[in-house]
Amino acid sequence: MELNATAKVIVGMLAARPRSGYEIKQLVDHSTRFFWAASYGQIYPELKRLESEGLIEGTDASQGGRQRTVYDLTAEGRRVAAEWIGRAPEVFELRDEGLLKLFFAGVTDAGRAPDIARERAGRAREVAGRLSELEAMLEADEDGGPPASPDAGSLTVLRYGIESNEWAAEWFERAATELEKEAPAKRAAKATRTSRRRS
Amino acid sequence: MELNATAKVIVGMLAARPRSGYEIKQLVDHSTRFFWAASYGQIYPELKRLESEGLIEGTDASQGGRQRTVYDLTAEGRRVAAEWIGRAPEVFELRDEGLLKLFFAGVTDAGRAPDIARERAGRAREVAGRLSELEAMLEADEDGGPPASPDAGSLTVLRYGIESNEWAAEWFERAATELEKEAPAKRAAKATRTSRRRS
DNA sequence: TTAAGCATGTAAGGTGTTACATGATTGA
DNA sequence: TCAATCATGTAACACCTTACATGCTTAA
Repeated sequence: MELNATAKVIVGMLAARPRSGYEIKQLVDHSTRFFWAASYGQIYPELKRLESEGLIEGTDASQGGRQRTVYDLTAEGRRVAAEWIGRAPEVFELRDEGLLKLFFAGVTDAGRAPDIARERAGRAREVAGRLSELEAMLEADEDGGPPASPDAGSLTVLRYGIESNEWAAEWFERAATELEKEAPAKRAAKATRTSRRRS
Repeated sequence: MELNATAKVIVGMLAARPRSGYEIKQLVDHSTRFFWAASYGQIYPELKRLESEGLIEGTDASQGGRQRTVYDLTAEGRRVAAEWIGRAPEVFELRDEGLLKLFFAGVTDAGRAPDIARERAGRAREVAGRLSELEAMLEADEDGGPPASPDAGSLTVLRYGIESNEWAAEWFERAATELEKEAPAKRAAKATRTSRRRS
C-alpha cells in the first residue's frame, strides 16, 4: 500500500487516537510542521480518499449545528500504518535558499557572501528559539492535562530541531567570519559600490 | 520581479557564464541538487519563459546536426539576479521521513524507535560520504582544467553539506542509544513478536 | 556497430498552496 | 455584539517528477 505524503502524516496522527481533520491540522502546525507540513487543501480530500480505501473510518461527532467528523484507523489502516513505520525512510527533501545564494555569491557579489551567511545564521537561531518555546510548553503539559502531541517520541524530534538549528547557526556564523577574511578588500568597499575586477 | 524556484537556479548558474539547458541540468545534479533540485521538465520550459520575459537570451550553438542553444543573462537579467541575491533568503523547506517516523514511533511501535534513529544516522553518513567524494573531485579540479562549478562559494556550501550530515549522523546515533535505554524490555522482545501491553 | 553521452523537448499526473466560501459556538 | 476559534470544504493555480520521444556524436 503506497501512502502519499499527506496520508503518512494522517495515519500517523490517527495511530494515537481518533481525530477530526481540523485537529490533525492543528497538531501538524504545532509539531511536524518544520519537517512535514500539510494544508487543509490536502488534508480534507485525503481523509475522504483514505476512507474510500478503507484505511480510516469517519464518525459523525457534530455538536448542535457545528459539523464535525472524527476519523479512526480501521484494522487495515492500522496494519498499513505499522507496515509503513517498519520500512526504511525514503523521503528526504530540502530546499534552502540561503545555501543557494551562498553558492552563487562568489560570482555575483563576493562581498555579500558573509552577509548571506549571517542572515542564514539568524534564521537558524530564530527557528531554534521558536522550537525551544514549544519544548517548554510540551514539558509544562507533561504534568497534568492531555498532552498536545501524541507521545514522547515527539520530544526527541523536537530536540533534534532545536539542536540542529543551533548547530547551523554556529556554523554559518563561523563561515561568515571566514568568508570575511577571504575577501577583506571587497568587504571594505561594500557601501561605495566599486567595480569588481580581480584577475 | 518574482523568480520561481527553477528561475532562481537558472539565473544563478548563468551569472557565472552562458550555458545550455543540458549544462545547467548537469551542474545542478553535481552541486545544488542536495538543497535545490531541478528537472528537465522544469528547466527547458523555464528557459523559454525567461527568454520571453527578457531576462535571458538564447544563441544557437549547434554543431553540425546536433542542436544546441546557449543562454546568457541580459542586462535586465543580471539586474534581477543581483537583486535576488541581495534580498534575504525566504525559502526553507524540509521533508524528512525519518523524523516523521521517529515522531510517531512512540505510539505505534516504541521498540522500533532506536532502529529508525539508526537508519536515519546511516542515511546521513551516506550523504556525507557522497559529498566528501564530490569535494575531493572539486579540489582536484582546482589546479588545471575549468572548474566543474561556478566558484569557491560552492566549496563553502559543500562543506556545510558534509559537516551537517556528519553532525546529524552522530546525533541520531546518540538518540538511538538513549531510546534503547528508555525501553530495554521492548527492545529485548524485538524478534519474537510479543503482544505489547504496558500501562 | 553499438553503447554512452549530448541535447531538446512534451504529456500526464501527482503534489501542494492560497484564497475563497460557509456557518456554528464561545468568551470578552 | 463582535472577534476568535471551531469546522469543513472547493477551485484555481503553480510546482515538480517521470516517462516518453527524438535524433546526433564520439569513442570503444
